[in-house]
Amino acid sequence: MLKISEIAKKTGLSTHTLRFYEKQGLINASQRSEAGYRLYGEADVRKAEFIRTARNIGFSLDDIAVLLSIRLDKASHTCQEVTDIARGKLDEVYEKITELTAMKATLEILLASCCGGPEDATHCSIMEALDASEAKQQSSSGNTATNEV
Amino acid sequence: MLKISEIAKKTGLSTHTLRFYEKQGLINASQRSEAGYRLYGEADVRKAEFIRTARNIGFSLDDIAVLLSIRLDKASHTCQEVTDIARGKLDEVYEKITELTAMKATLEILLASCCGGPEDATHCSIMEALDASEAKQQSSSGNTATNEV
DNA sequence: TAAAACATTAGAGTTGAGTCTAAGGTCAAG
DNA sequence: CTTGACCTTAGACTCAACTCTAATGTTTTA
Ligand SMILES: [Zn+2]
Ligand SMILES: [Zn+2]
Ligand SMILES: [Zn+2]
Ligand SMILES: [Zn+2]
Repeated sequence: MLKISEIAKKTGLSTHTLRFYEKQGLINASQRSEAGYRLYGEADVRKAEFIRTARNIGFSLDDIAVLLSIRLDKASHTCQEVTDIARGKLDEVYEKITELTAMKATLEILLASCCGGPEDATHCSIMEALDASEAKQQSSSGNTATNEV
Repeated sequence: MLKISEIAKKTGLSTHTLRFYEKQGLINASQRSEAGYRLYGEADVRKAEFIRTARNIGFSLDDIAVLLSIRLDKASHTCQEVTDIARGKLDEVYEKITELTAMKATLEILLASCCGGPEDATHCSIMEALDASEAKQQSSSGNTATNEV
């Protein structure tokens, strides 16, 4: 049986994180020593690794809790339940990428329009664009054709 | 002069948010009524719109504070200061997109490998992949050589 | 045997950008 | 004159996933 710092080293989760995950109901040490120390077995290690893998992919702790309950009794859960979680996450990811791509486009346009030099900013087209009050939201293509200098 | 709910409606920022921004040092009402009510003028409206525009693009409140200080005295600031902020933000955005793209790829592969049907999950390749303990991280390149149903 | 290293717990703090509450003051209308 | 809509403040709460602290107990090692 491993003490908490040993399973921590083995799994790459910190002792703090392991105790936090326990509080969240994700993982428990299967035994305690006389003194109350957490003691982890092989199955605990595999479970911790499952959690870390899922976390690294990007699943929330809530998602992971559900995945763990499926893992506990695969026979009474379906592939659909599993894909529902993955698809939900993927939809979130798509949405965030869309938002970020819009931000990227706007920032690139702004940067392309500004000389970026050591001259004073009285003529700066980025400042002008921000002052333009044209609420440029996330989707759709923007113009911002103010050429500077 | 506009009361706070009036400028709120005009700018699309809530009264709570306006007061919060004031606490953060971004914007002040240029006057107060006898009773202590905030009173905003035209310049305040333009400033609030500047803030909203910058926020919608994705700048942090800290970035916006700097942009506002530049805006206050453009002559003693340079285009470079402005582009530094925009480029910093753009770098952040690139990084997040990279992370999310990795997550997207992983999730798509997982989803492609799973039948997603009403059958029980004892054979589920997503569950298998999560149990595989192959630590698939977000930064750096991933392999994602998954086994199939 | 004593110091170092590790363990326990409850609980507070972090980050960012708000959101909301309580307890009260002010103002226009009926 | 009272109702309701508005305004004020300080401060607490929200979300997510940790991260850290304090105070104390245990185990290992020199
Ligand atoms: Zn310039
Ligand atoms: Zn410029
Ligand atoms: Zn299946
Ligand atoms: Zn499956």
